[in-house]
Amino acid sequence: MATDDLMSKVLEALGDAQPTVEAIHDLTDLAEVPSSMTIAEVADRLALSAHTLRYYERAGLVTVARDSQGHRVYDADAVRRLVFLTRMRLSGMSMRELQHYIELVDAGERTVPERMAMLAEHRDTIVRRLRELTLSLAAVDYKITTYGGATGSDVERRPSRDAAA
Amino acid sequence: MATDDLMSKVLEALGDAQPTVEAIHDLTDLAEVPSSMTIAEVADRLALSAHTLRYYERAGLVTVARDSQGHRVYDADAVRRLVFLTRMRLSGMSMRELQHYIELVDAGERTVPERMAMLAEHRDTIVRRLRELTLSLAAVDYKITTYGGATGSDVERRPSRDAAA
DNA sequence: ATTTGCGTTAGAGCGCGCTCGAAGTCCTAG
DNA sequence: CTAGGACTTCGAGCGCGCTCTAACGCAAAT
Repeated sequence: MATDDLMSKVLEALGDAQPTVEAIHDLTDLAEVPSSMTIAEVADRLALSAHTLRYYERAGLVTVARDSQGHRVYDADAVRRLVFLTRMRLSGMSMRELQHYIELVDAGERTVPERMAMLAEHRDTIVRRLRELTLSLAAVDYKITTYGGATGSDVERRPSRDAAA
Repeated sequence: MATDDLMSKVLEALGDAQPTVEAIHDLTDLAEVPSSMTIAEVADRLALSAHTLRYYERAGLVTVARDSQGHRVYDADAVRRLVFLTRMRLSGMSMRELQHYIELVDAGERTVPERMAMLAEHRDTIVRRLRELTLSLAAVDYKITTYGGATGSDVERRPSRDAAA
């Protein structure tokens, strides 16, 4: 995924600090967004390719104005929306869902409840995924610490030749 | 992913307990594995499709014997390996990496160091992913709690009509 | 005897999310 | 005047991980 790098960047910036609401706020919204940017600048800032930005636009996720030469001009709103989109993609929301979400946004205030519902559901998805990963981490740790040890690995526990993984 | 369901199952079984090494151990390895199973039984047990099991076999991830009728017979080792594979897939290891890992396993004991290195690297990947998701969770929570509030959402903070996501 | 059901194979197809290529336009620097 | 470079559009292509189809085999149940 092209969006993978963004988070690495963000996490680097964060250091070992706990990711708090404030941190998020600082890292995305409060970072001053120039009032207009070229596609290259946006691509650079969000750590995704110009190709991907055009793709998102084609997918209807964001609308971008053109200058006199037909080149894209990203305004602050567009950039902020892209920050949001990138974050949602990265946390596992599908293009399809995002398209739906954006349709809701474009449909106006009255869709706020449905948007909230989507966010809440996505939140659940993230939490579930966190639990899965935590479990997998424990499993991998277990395998690492016991590999070749007296009791065998969790996958091959019998006296153990190389029968299993 | 076909493997997604397995973890749901496991997590359900876990309830709210912290996923510990012991829990993992109980849930996978110690659960008694019949000495032989049909493809349907294995599929059911691992919550993936028979199609996927055949696919994994074709991919060289596991070797499965046949009975007199040419039907697959999964022995305990095969099942344990599949448990391992499923867990790795679920935590984000690619088919390609798993193929390499299995090659190493089949190459014998002397590849243990390289296997350990792979596991350690994968461990890092999981940890990174956990941090990403934790950050995303905070962002989504922030957006949920501030949606439409006095200060605007993190994506549209100005007095806010529906300009941004 | 035939239907039902579970399995087999080889290979095609699919959904996703990009990613890239071709061909063209426009501006700037040398 | 020309070359380079950044951009444009449109559409094709790709890597991944399945997922499914077709045609078939075998065996127990009706």
